[in-house]
Formats: sequence, C-alpha cells, structure tokens
Amino acid sequence: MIHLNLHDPRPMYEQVVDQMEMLAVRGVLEADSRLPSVRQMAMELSLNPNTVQKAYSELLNRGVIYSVRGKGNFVSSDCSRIRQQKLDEIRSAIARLIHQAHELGATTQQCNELLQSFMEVEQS
Amino acid sequence: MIHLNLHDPRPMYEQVVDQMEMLAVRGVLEADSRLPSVRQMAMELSLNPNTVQKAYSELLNRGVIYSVRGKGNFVSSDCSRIRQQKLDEIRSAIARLIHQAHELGATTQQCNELLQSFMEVEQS
DNA sequence: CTGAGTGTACTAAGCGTAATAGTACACTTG
DNA sequence: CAAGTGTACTATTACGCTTAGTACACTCAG
Repeated sequence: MIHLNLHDPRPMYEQVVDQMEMLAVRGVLEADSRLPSVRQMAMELSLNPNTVQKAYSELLNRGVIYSVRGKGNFVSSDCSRIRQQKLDEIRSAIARLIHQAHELGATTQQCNELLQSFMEVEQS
Repeated sequence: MIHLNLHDPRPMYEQVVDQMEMLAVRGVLEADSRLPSVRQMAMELSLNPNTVQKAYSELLNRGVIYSVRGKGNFVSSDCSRIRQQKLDEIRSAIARLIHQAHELGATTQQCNELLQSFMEVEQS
C-alpha cells in the first residue's frame, strides 16, 4: 500500500503521512475503512511502531483519519475538505513560483507563456 | 543586505545561499563585485564564520561566485546561465504541482482554470 | 471473565545534520 | 613584515529522526 524511498531525504513518517493522505483524499481508501494497526503497519514497512505512530498522529492532526481506542484507526468520512485544502495549497505554491519568476526578471508575457505551456487540450 | 529569519525552519546557511543567489541573478550585485569577507559577513549576520563559509562554498559550487585566495569572493560574471537554470526549476516545480492537482482528482479543465487565474493582463 | 490485539504515552539511546568555537596555514596587499 | 583573506581541519553542543523497550487503558472474540 505504502512505498518508502530510502533515497528520499524526507523522514519516513512524513512519506507515510503524504502517501496515506493522498490515498484517502483520492478515495482509494474508503471512508470509515480501517487502517492497518500501528504494529502491523510497522511490520509491513520494516519501521518502528513509534515511527508509524508519529505518522498516524499527524494524519489525525490533519483530520485525515480518526482513532478509536482499542479498535483502530479509520479513514475520516469527509476528505473532500482536505482535498480542497490541498488544492488551495497548490494554488498558493504556484503563486509563489510565479512571483519568484518575476523576481528573476521574467516579464509578465514570459510568465503567461510559461503558464500557457501547461494548459492541456480537453480530450473529446 | 541579507535578512535572516529565525522562524524559518531551513538552516541559516541555506537562507544565505538563496538570498545571495537571488541578488546575484537579479543583477543587484554587479558581476565581479566583491562580497563581504567570510568573517565580516559573519559579524553582520551574527553567525559563525564557518556557517558563512559553508554558504559561500555552496555558492561557489553553484557557479554563482568565484573565490580568489587572499583577496575575497566575487560575483560570477555569467549569472544569466544560473538565471535560466532557476527558471527551468520553476517550470519543473509547476509541472509537479499540476501533476499533483491531477492526482487529487482535478480535471484538465479545472487545472486550466487554475493556471488561467494567474495570467496577468499586460500593462499598456 | 480472559487473553489477544489495539491506541497511546512515556523513557532511553544512537545517529546525522546544523551550528558554534577554536586553531592553523597559504595567500595577497599595503 | 603585518593585517586581512580564503580554506581546512577538529571538537563540541543542540536538535530532530529513528529505534528500542515498557507500560496502561481499551475493545472484542473465545
């Protein structure tokens, strides 16, 4: 389910968080479906249970999952809000990049052409 | 010249590198002009000389500056290549973000609208 | 009820990077 | 020659990531 990349400089727990979040938001993981337990996930990924616990805590913090003591961790029922939030973050990131391009001396026209190059034609 | 942000999670030397690079690429720092010495810059920024040295080493590595033993560090004469390289990185970053938006379930049309929203009208 | 499995919360240790501190050496310039 | 410079080390401290181990409250199947 999760694929860890040892060459990725980011910490393991962060990779787990990002991939789980993506799976939940995309609907690959059904709402209210149960996730592997902390210990089981740790076994599968060859990680320490504490590392997985840290990832689950972060996911809980972001509202992607909810925890039930003695039962397990479950996918949150409203991931659409998370999805919209992530799209907003993407929007902000692009804004920062365009601003940075301007700082590098790119003209408005050059920035427009840059953006234009990513426009795709709709398949009919 | 340089402004350090203690709340920025990135290491100090990285902040120095990025800001110096931006100043050099934008032409704020003239080509072949001399930079503050390692020790002087360390004084100004309240950093250890070693930290500044690390930043200068990275800038040397990127081709932004060149060093002359016993004389000082100087702004590289051809920063246009660096500028183009940074613009290419911005292009790649936007590509990744658009790809991420698609992964989040955004349609091609929604991505186009997102890009369109950053298009600016040329001032005449 | 009992025991296995679960989430959760600690402490301790090892490891790597960032940063500071100090020293040393080769070089350039006045 | 002396001051200032780049450069290269070592040692130390601090912090975050990770592993390891333990402990406790809870749920559920038996």
